[in-house]
Amino acid sequence: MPQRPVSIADIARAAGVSHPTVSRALRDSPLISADVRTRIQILAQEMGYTPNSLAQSLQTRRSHTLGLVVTSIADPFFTDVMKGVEEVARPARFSVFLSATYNDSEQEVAVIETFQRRRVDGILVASLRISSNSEERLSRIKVPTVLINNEANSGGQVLHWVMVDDHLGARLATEHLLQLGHRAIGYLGVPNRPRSNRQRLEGYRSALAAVGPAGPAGWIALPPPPGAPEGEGARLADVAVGQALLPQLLAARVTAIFCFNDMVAVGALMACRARGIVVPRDLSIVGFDDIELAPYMTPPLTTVHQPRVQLGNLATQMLLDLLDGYPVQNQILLPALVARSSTAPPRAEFTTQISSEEGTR
Amino acid sequence: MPQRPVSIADIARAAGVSHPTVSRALRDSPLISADVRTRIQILAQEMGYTPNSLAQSLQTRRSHTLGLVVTSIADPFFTDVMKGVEEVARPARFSVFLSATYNDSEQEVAVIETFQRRRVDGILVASLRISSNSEERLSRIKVPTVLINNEANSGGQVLHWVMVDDHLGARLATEHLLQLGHRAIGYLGVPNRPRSNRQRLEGYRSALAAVGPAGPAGWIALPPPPGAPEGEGARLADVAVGQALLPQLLAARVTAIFCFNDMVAVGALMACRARGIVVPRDLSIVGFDDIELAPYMTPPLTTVHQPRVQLGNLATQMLLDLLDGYPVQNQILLPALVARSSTAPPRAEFTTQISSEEGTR
DNA sequence: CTTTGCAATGCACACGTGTGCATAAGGACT
DNA sequence: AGTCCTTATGCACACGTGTGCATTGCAAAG
Repeated sequence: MPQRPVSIADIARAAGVSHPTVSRALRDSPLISADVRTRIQILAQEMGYTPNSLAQSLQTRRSHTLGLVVTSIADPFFTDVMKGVEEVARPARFSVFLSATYNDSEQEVAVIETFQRRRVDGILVASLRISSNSEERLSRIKVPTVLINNEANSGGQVLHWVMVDDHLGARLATEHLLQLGHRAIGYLGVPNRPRSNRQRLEGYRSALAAVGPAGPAGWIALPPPPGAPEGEGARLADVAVGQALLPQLLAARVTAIFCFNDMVAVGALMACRARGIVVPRDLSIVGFDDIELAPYMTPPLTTVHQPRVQLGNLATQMLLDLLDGYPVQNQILLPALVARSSTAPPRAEFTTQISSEEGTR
Repeated sequence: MPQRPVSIADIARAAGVSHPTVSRALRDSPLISADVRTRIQILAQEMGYTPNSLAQSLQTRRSHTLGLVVTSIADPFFTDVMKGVEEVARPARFSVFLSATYNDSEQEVAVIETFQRRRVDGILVASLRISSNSEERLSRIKVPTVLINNEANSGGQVLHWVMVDDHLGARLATEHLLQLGHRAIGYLGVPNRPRSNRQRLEGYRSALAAVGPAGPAGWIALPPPPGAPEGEGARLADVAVGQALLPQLLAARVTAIFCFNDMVAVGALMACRARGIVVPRDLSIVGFDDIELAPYMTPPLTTVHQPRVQLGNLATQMLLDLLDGYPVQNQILLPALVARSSTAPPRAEFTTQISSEEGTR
């Protein structure tokens, strides 16, 4: 009853030839005479033939398939990356399997195993953190892999990566604040993305170090690391982190804050509004990511733009190059500061206050 | 050199049995004696065997694969749907192919054909509009398909759907404004999503009709339909639409506006701020979608929540049921109003003005 | 007219897995 | 001891496609 789709064997029967002839004719092989070739192609068209890629892949050992691992599907950061991946994969006639891990290392290995079963030609990993367990696994299965915003500790031949320069981004943000005249600049970080948080914190520190001695410890606000993998509500939690930690920085008398990302910045903005603090008059705030709605916040958010789509483009292109046997180089993309209206020079009273403070040290 | 992965034949050789025995042993067939079974399973483990799903699918004619078509990958609406899809597909051990069409009907048929080649077991279509061309194609290839927020015109046996009740959502929004005392309520629509725009417009109209005669034509602002498929910048364009059309509604002296979606509402908010109009004191604004950042806008946006993730869940569950041969029913999900701070009773002066206006007619 | 060469096609096998059926071995029963 | 049944395994084939090699037919060259 569920009539099987037509195969090349069916076409062969109808055309009175053997199935290899059909196979070759459809692939435009010069071995087949021109008239037979076109006759078969027309016949295939008429019979509604659709090649079975499963069988093709089995034979050719090429599935023309990519596996994409992301931490969370709903997160705008990853969706932009996904978009970048699809943009490149599609024209190259590659299909892509999508899977999320939600920062659960068990799911991580499960996803990798699934991709391995499906015989994907390559794997893209856009995961916040990647367990050493699955990194080891990845390098063992010998499937070309490109990590996105995640450097490989091992497996140099198999694991490649492309990432955005977090350190530079943080420096740009901090230098922007310095240039506006701020000297008491706080950092508002997150607990659950250790790598990028560390990089951004270091970038912030190095920018500050260029103009003077280190500030008090109170200028750096970090929530305690969580226990279980939370994954899911991470982004929402980011807003809460910003809201929760703002008072701490205010108490340290900073005049500007560099936030780990835009969602944290949004949380900080909310907390400011709740306390009647006017941004940027009383306090300057810089985010990171340049989310779609950043221009539409109140005030429009100054932030560091990450080339997310480009990240996906590049990673996928690297992967395709690897599959074609070309040598590839790991890449670092440059972020850019986007100055909007959440930053301004510090208020006069604050400035004097700070400079006097500085004088006492 | 690129050593082939181990197959059941390899295991069979190592164990001194035939490959069907290995196949059965790994599938826990009762035909195989317990000791041989465990011996083979252990051996498979040791040899690092990973089944080849391509070969399995070829044989069983089940790829355990779903195809997901979306209009745009970066759009938060679709990403939430995608998340819902993945949530259900994964535990059922289905992998999902992701593809975007960007509202291009050529890409649409290309995507469908790719899925057909890959022998996906089912297809999910979350597309803004779906060309009758590809709808016909979908119903012809007999692959179980579920449309998301898109009703099928044809192919009753093959095409099923699940959607959110746009009409109801619009009515809820409009009734909320009516209840606050507004009578001059505008609608701010979009040109490029004909179906949902029409539904929401009708819902808005029916709510108004329940309390009096139709308002002036000026209360309804619709940009002219675009020419080419734009897809890509649609969301950004939504903000621009809101900004561009607000003056028109202000000129019509409305005291409240129901916007097609939250991005349009954001545009309207921006335009208000630019003109010194204070929301909700001078004007109430309601959106649609309840995007993640809606609570963090200034003011926090009153909007209609769409159960996007649930939409994906449900559609996928329907598809899996179809694959298992169960009968399924098309579903309509209910939206819900989320009252925040962008709506309030109209200002006294406005109210009197309107009632006098009403009196003159 | 035979030989050589080339063009076009078919044969056989491979890819890795699943399954109906035959077969072999062994035990229980008459 | 022979028959029958059960249990465990192997054989053969199927899924749909691609490809090396042999084969066929035909024309050109000797």
